[in-house]
Amino acid sequence: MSTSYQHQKAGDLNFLKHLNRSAILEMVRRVPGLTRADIATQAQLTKATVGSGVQSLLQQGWLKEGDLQKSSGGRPGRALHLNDDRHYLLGAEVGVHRLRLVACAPSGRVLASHHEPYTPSTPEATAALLGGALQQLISSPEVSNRENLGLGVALPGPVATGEAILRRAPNLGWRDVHFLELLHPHLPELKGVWLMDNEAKSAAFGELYLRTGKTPESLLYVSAGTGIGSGMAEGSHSPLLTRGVQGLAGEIGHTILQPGGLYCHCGNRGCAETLVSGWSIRASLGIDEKNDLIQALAPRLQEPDVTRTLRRAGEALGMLLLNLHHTQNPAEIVLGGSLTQLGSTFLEPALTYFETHQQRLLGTTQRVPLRVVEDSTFVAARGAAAQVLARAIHGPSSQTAHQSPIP
Amino acid sequence: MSTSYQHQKAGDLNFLKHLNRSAILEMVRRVPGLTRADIATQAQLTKATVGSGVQSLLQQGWLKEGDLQKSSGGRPGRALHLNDDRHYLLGAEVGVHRLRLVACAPSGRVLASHHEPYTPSTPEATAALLGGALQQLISSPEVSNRENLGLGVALPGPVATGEAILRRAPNLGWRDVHFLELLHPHLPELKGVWLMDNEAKSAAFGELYLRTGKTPESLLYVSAGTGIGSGMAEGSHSPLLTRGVQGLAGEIGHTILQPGGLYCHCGNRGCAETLVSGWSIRASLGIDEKNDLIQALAPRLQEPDVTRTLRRAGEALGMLLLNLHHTQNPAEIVLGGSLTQLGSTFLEPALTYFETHQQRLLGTTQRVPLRVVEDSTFVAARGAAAQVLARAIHGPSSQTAHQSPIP
DNA sequence: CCACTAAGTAAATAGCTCGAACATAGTATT
DNA sequence: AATACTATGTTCGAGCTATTTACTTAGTGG
Repeated sequence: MSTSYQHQKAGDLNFLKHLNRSAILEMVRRVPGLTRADIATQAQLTKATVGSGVQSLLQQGWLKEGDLQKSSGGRPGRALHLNDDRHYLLGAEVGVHRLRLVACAPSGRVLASHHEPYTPSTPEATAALLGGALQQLISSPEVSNRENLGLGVALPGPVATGEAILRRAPNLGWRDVHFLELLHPHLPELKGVWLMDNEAKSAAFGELYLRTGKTPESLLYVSAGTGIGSGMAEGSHSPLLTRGVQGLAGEIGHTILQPGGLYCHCGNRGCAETLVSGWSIRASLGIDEKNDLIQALAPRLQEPDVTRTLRRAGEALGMLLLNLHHTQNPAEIVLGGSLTQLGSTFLEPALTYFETHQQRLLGTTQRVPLRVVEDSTFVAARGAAAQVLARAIHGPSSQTAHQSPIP
Repeated sequence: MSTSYQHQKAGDLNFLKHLNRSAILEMVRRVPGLTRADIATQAQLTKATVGSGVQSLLQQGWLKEGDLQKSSGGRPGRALHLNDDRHYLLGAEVGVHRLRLVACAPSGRVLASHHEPYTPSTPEATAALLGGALQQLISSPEVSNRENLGLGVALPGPVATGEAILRRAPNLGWRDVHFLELLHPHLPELKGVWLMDNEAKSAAFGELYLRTGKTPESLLYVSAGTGIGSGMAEGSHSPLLTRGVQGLAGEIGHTILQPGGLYCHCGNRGCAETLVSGWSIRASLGIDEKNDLIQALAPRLQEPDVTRTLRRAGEALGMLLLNLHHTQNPAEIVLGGSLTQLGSTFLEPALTYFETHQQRLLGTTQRVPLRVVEDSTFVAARGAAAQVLARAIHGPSSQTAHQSPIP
């Protein structure tokens, strides 16, 4: 369904203005302290155009002026910065075991956050719960005097491009859920951009978009938790996410790593998730759903069967990372999710496998940097907030995320 | 290297004009017979803007007017068509065993083609050979009275984004080759767009871009030949190709399918290419490099060891397709390359595996269509020509492919 | 104190799209 | 056959945006 007509973007004259305004805003956001002259040379615009663009962004409260830079022989330019005090963004993640909420400044700085245990229930009940928690977050003093730009929700399952529907979340037991529509009644006065996306994709977006300075041209986020998923964000201006028609892109948990291996809940055999995932580790070590996996394993990390299981899972993750490197070839890989807290018993085999097998194809050229997020609690929620920001800056024309058709 | 500055596209006023012109041209190319009114409604432009845009495209010889359409109650609109007689595009592929050349009309129709056996030699000698063959093709009567728009070359190895360098072609024995620079002296008078890209990516681009009517939102091309590679093209206007930083995206031949399996020439074990590729089939059946694989196997298709080898290879391909489905989730998959000529002994296991395992994740919703190209001889070369066309239409601003900085 | 250089601003100019009125080509109606 | 009707395509002036050019401003170095 959705758009059978192909959206051919042809430009209104106003569109050009917005394009230039948002380009200026992006540049300052990415490189704080740029001057008007810097922008003019980099964006190939004239000083006059940049001047008027900056002026309107200053008036709207998106930018603010800073100090004079030191002169390079002539009049020194005035530094421009993102105005980080005027707006805020809401991001939320419905995880399999926790609800996580953040309110962010445009820079990505977390103003207020909250997380609480969660046991999967119906979409309706979850919406009510999340709605209440968000209401509380909104009323906190850190954000109450700011203007809200919208809300992004990250969910543990595929969300197809152009639709605000969670197709399937096996670990929640959900199917074809219009989550934003369920959530809206609980936050009736919240205006702005409303969007939802897959958890790993939101995280990937945020990790790339909220970085300042030199940014990699693409970034792959691998989320290793109860299930295992990934998201790839590409491009500097407003990164594009690869979603796939059904939103299945990045469902690496169900790629086959071991032909003829164990049966997966998806029905196939030897899926990556049967080797590396929260549920497969629980299954092979006999840890109940009710107990927290990390806490349950923490005192047992020296036991031989635990070590062996974690090492095997780690190696499988390393293989998975290598395969991703050869199919997506991101400029940077970020590894997050609750399993990263298992520590080196699990991570070391993964990293070692990846490092040693990675560069055999191209020789000893540059390596793909791999970063492990130490605390990934709010990464996805913050990423969803970042998607809201990108939407707010670039307007609904950008195909960055999926807005809900809220009436 | 290349661009350390992030190319922030901010719009010149002229840019807007070109944007609208090329959007109009794309729409007519995709849906032949559109009227000005159709364009106006679909592109959200006014009749006046479309009118002037069409007029200038008519004058430049890109479009031509057709018949009046039947009236729907009022004045009938005049059909517009791509002018297929004025321009032509050159595409070439350096394969491991053949050189393939085409000259295409803007519609993708092949005007003239040529292929000849090739034995890998130095880049310089290959450039000379290809240059000569192209010269001959250009002088053929079908194209000699048309205007050339440029040349695209498809190569069997990774080409990184933004660089016109073939990083590595294991099956040719090449490394870090600036092929366009080598080719240029042999075609000094050939102006227009010069670009090069990976063979599977060119093919993917062409298969998506040259289609008319309703087009899938993304397309994955899997090229199974001496090696095995893939390319993913996305988007309707001018499709984007996923390349990855080092151009390794789609190097699925070196994803690990069988941990601890056979050693691959890349140094790792159990790569997909050890299970399904021209060279692995040759190795396991003892067929010499000098003989054509397809011809050598044709009379032996009933032999048990051949059947078993091909069935195993087919199943591995099916697994690979499934993994691609779960990492890239394209709207359509096209399977090409010389191995498709091995027929059902090889293809059936692949298709069956893919069909039966595909839809376990989302239930019985829509299936991803998989098409096998019967004759894929010129698919990559034609795809490279398509990349040239896209470049010519959208201008160098589009990040569609990699132009060489020819002086 | 004065040239010099580069950043930012102001006013005039050029160019594109838009809106509204108008001409055009068929069809349905009388 | 003449006329009303409807939707397509065109023309022309208005509005808006980016550019050009000239000018002001803020530091540096002699």
